[in-house]
Parts: sequence; C-alpha cells; structure tokens
Amino acid sequence: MKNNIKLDGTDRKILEILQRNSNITNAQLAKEIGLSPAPTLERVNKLETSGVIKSYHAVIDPAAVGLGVSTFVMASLKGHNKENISKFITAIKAVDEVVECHHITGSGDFILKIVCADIAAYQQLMLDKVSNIEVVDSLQSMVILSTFKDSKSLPIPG
Amino acid sequence: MKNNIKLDGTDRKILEILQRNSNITNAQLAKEIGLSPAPTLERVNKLETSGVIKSYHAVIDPAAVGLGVSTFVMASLKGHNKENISKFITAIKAVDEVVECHHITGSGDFILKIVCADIAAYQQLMLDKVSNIEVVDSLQSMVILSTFKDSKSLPIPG
DNA sequence: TTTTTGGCCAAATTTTATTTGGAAAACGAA
DNA sequence: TTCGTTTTCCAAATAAAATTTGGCCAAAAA
Repeated sequence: MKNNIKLDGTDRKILEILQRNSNITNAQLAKEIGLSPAPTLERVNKLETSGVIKSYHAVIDPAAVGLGVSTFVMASLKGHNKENISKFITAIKAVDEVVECHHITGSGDFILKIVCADIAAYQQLMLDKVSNIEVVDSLQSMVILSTFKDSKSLPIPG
Repeated sequence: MKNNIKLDGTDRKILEILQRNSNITNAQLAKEIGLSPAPTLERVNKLETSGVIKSYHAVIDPAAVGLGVSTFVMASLKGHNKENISKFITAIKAVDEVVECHHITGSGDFILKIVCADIAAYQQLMLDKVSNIEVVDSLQSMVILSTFKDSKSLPIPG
C-alpha cells in the first residue's frame, strides 16, 4: 500500500519507539505515547498497512553464532549497461553472506556488505561466489575492525 | 550474558525465522520448528538472555517518512591515534543521521552510513556536523542510487 | 447551525503468552 | 549395563495481552 500517509507527532513517537524496540506491548506503547491501547493499536495497524512500517526483525549477535568477519566490498562491473547490472544483482541475491547490495555513485558501481565465519571462509566465498561473477571487473575489500554505531533507528524528520 | 551457548538445528531454525519476521506468534513459530509452544518459548527466552538475540526492531520505509537520501561516507582522520579516534566516535554518535559507523582496514579509516531528507539536508549535515569534527581529515561520499538487497538475516553457519 | 468525520476511551471478548507438573529421552558414572 | 541425573519435551491450566465493540466528543465540512 503506498498511501501518501500523513504522520503527526504521535505517529512519529510510535515509529521512534518501535524502531528502538518492537517487542514492547501495545499497552506499554500506549502509555508512552499518552493514548489508550485501542487508538494506539489502530495507529500501528495503519502504519503497517500503509507501508510506513515494512517489517519486524530480531537482531542477533554475529559473534554468538560464529560469524567473525564482516566486510564492505566495492565492486566495479565490466560494463555499466542494464544487462550487466541485472546479471550482477541476480548473482548477488543468491549469496546469503551478502547481506546488502547498493548501487552507488562514485568510482565503484556497487557496495556490498558481507558477513561470514572467518577470513578463510571469506576468501573462499569471494573466490567462489563473487570474483566469479562474469560481469565483475574489480573488487576492493574493507574489513570491519570494529563497529561503533549500528543504529536501527532512522532519524524521522520533524 | 555471554554464556558460550550451544546452538542446535532447532535453535538455528528459530533464529532464521525471527530474523526474517519477529512478529510471528509463539504458537506459529512452534509449528514451524516442529515443537509445542512451551519448549519453543523456553528456547527463545534462552536465546534472548544468553545474548544471541540482541534486540527486536521495526523497519520503516525511509521514503515514507521523508528520507530520500542515503549515503556511505569514507572518512580519514588526521592521526590514527586512540585519542583522535575516540574524539571522532564521540562526535559521530551524537549525530542521529549517522546510522552506522565502522572502523575499517584500507585507505579510509571509517565508513559511515548516513540517512537524511534530501541533498540539501545532506550537504548541510556534512558541513555542520561531520566536516566540522576537528580530527577529520578527508571525506568521500558515495550516494546510494538504489538498494537491491538489504537482508535482515545473517547467514548462520551450519 | 447541523451533519459528518475522525479520533478517542472503557470495557468486553478473543487470542496469545506463560506457567505448571510431570513424562520420556539423553547422558554420565559406577 | 544400570541407576540416577539432567535435559527436553508435552498437555493443560492460568495469566497476560491483543483486539473488538459501542459509543462519546471535538473538529471540519456543508
């Protein structure tokens, strides 16, 4: 649903809270925004069906499940035409370890975020599943040494 | 809690499902993993208190709330010493529009992800809040043209 | 001014989470 | 193997939460 929904201050409060913690009960949410549960729920439902809220997710600790290496990779393609881009995207979508893929301005064409177990697994992955893609020209990896901020909250404009 | 928790196949199924959709009911989750609700809930609670599941979040559509510009920014600092890094991080953490900040290997020192309303707001933000930071040497922006993959699911190793 | 609309609340109802007690399987030690 | 211990599970009862309902009130439209 792509209604041009109008958000008021209460809606923005709801969005801020649910971005920070979506496991809050409706009753608690209602208290925090200063409404009773019924209209609170109605607003949340409207935000969901209108597409403002897209989805809800658990965030897991990568280290706790054996994922020790995260990287950003800048990828350039051999040609910048639609067909090559399409081939690249199709190939990338099939790789679970590639958790993000953005088309960007600047020297590279794409930036990827990749998560895997360790450096050995990373090397194997790049060789087998990324360098491999025929339309890929060059790749430049940046390994994440540590993450200082990873906010799940977008800054909703006033 | 940082117990060295052992995950079995059922735990991994739970994590996969909750990463994809954390709004599922416990009863439905139980059905999908092939257990009854009681042990399912017990497992989820254990995953939460052991720190494997860190948090739960709603994801909102940036465009729907008036956020039209997302970028990655590579930032180099004037010196790579602890004090400068610390100053940079403190400054960056105070900027809501900077949703991610990672220390990386390679030419730049940090990569940031920034989200804001439009190019004008982005320029203003960079001038006022980022270029400004005294320890910042150089900045290179990459504007996201489109996003083809933004998975909220980490690939949990078998 | 009257009507309509939208947003709200309190309370009833339905659904879901959570607890409980105990059965079966898995495991370890003797 | 055998006995005790621990772990994991289930069904059913209970508690908590979501959701629906009906109606009130205020703001906007006619």
